[in-house]
Amino acid sequence: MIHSGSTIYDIAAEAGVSIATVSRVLRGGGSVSAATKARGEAVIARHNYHPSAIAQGMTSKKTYTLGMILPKLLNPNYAMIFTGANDEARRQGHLISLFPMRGLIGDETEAEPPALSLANRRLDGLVVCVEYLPPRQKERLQSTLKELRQYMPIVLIGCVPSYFDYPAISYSMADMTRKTVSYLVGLGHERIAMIGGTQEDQDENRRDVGYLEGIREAQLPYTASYRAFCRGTAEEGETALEAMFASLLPAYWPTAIIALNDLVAMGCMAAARKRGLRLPQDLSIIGCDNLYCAPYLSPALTSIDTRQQELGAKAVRLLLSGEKTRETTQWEFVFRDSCAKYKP
Amino acid sequence: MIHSGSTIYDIAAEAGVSIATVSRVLRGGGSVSAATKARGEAVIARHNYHPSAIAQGMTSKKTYTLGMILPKLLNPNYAMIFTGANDEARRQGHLISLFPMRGLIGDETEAEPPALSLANRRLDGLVVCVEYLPPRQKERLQSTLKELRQYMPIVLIGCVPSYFDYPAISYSMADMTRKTVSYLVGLGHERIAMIGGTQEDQDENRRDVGYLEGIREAQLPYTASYRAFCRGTAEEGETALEAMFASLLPAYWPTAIIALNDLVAMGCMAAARKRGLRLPQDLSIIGCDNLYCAPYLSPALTSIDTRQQELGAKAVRLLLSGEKTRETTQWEFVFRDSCAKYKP
DNA sequence: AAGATTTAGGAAAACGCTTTCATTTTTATC
DNA sequence: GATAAAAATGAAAGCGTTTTCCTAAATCTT
Repeated sequence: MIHSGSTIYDIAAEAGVSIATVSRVLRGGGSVSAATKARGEAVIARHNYHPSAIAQGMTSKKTYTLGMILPKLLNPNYAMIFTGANDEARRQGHLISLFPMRGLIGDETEAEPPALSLANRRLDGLVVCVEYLPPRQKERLQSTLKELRQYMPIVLIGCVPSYFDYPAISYSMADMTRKTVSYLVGLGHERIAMIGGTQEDQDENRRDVGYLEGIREAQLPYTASYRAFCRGTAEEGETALEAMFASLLPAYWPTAIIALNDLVAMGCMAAARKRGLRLPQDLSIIGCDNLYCAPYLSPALTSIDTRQQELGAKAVRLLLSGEKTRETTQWEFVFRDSCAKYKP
Repeated sequence: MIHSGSTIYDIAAEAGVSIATVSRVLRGGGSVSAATKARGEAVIARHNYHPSAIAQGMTSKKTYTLGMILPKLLNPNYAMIFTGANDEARRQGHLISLFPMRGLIGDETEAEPPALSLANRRLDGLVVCVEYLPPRQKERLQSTLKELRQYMPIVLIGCVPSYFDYPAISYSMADMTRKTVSYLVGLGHERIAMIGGTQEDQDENRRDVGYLEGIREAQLPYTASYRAFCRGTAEEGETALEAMFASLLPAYWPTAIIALNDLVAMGCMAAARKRGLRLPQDLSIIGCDNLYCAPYLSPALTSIDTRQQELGAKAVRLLLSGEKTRETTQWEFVFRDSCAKYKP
């Protein structure tokens, strides 16, 4: 076996041709006689030669590498997005590199965002998920993106606020939540609580906007105690619902919970059980994201399939197509056992 | 704002120095007068100039990019490994790119492994997780790795068979399973089933090796019906246990299950419930990996914490250190409610 | 103040490819 | 068989850095 450091010069020398010809053999362009081509290919195979993508990048100005920035991979939901994006990227001959949001805009506690190590990577594009960010972090993200967009095209995904002026694949969170309220109202619920994301955002496409619309449409009295906020982990969901229980007389406890996501819904289940509530008779819970574990909880969790894998794939397609459109994705309810008719 | 395509020549021209000096300012090497340095830095800042990592790679022969190959990201377990690896890599100034195993060695159904798109990337290293592979796939992986190792250092992680001759961070699956059997025996169980990974592997560090040792130590009769194999999803776990129930008279049903991982354990829970078994009174189940959802299942799942995040970080450290050692990681039981004393 | 050091900074090569342009060889045309 | 057109190939420039080598300027010796 010949050592791996072969360059195009080694191949050219051994095949008795110029490097230009080797390059032509490699990429199939130009015109090469059948004999030369065969000889070149033989030498390439013998050396097990792979042209350096980074040298190729020097001339082509392409790296065939995309970046993806997600809040946190530990929510399996994001793993789905990444999987979808990764498959599509590879189908189109690209690598995709994952970065945590934290690495890009730093922690909430940090005074300064971290040094940007992305601008120098000359990525062919960047997919950024803008969810779960408190306002201050969103501002940081905005200025960071503004800088990065000079270097590479950017596509945003998730529940994208309208004031982000980028091509995007978004879902209509407000609409989704409004319809969720209707669904629960249809089951007879009148005390419907929501545990949503950060509240101070100015955009219209928020969970709580849809929630309020739904409550108003159903002509239910609006109670601020039925809205809680958290950042999307099971622990936080548990804490949030515990706090809600603690702050209300049992007669006023909600009979249905709309959870930010399935993790939060899991936390809510735990909190409800601690209070001795029967699920779903005493409390209906609906999650969001339809995690793989949702059907295995007891009761099996009713959720919303936001088609995250498809979302990831779409984002990559949009990015590589170069179009500047903003698209809204579909979603659908996945009915299981955690939501029941309310019987007073 | 000056456009983003600035090169070192633009900076040099505007600062009235040579590109060599700009380079020195950038990397802090050589000697540059304070005045020149200040001037250079000002121009760099004004242009918002970031040297191209790929051009740097041309000379330095380093890409500061690592690759990581995992079976499937959808098991949150692997998301943990990636997170740990990613954090450590960034701490050491590297990017890390994730690839699915499928992209490397193809599907079981494919006749040929896919074209290798990694060799030409000149990564600084590669972390490969070798779990959940049927024998034929393992062979493929071996030859693929043999080729790749000419280009970059490789570290293996997971339950690494001893016939893989690479630096590795491994856990001792056999030992773990043997102790799991002991634990269940200690609870009074005598019919202990195991749902493990692929069976035809020759290595000694396998779940079923440990399982058999444990059974033998406890002087329990060995029954082949108590061993099932699957590839690690909840659905497969459910199917496997259903099949086991179907093949045995109820009096011989196992009273305890050792599941390959928490997903499989979830599937087993579902299968048990379908048969009307009470958990954990009628059937104890222990998982592995301690997924975030384990405490939220009912009963809360007893599992094994294999410290995956740490595993990922360790792998990166080993890779970047250049050492060739093979290390074994720690693990520990996480006792919850899914395993109970057996009362006949 | 003259020589010896040290410091500062420029010129140019090198990294491994792609691509354009020019030249040579082959093939087609009459 | 001479000429035109097409095909095959090589030379060289260029991509954006780093780094070595060298010269010029500044500083230190005595």
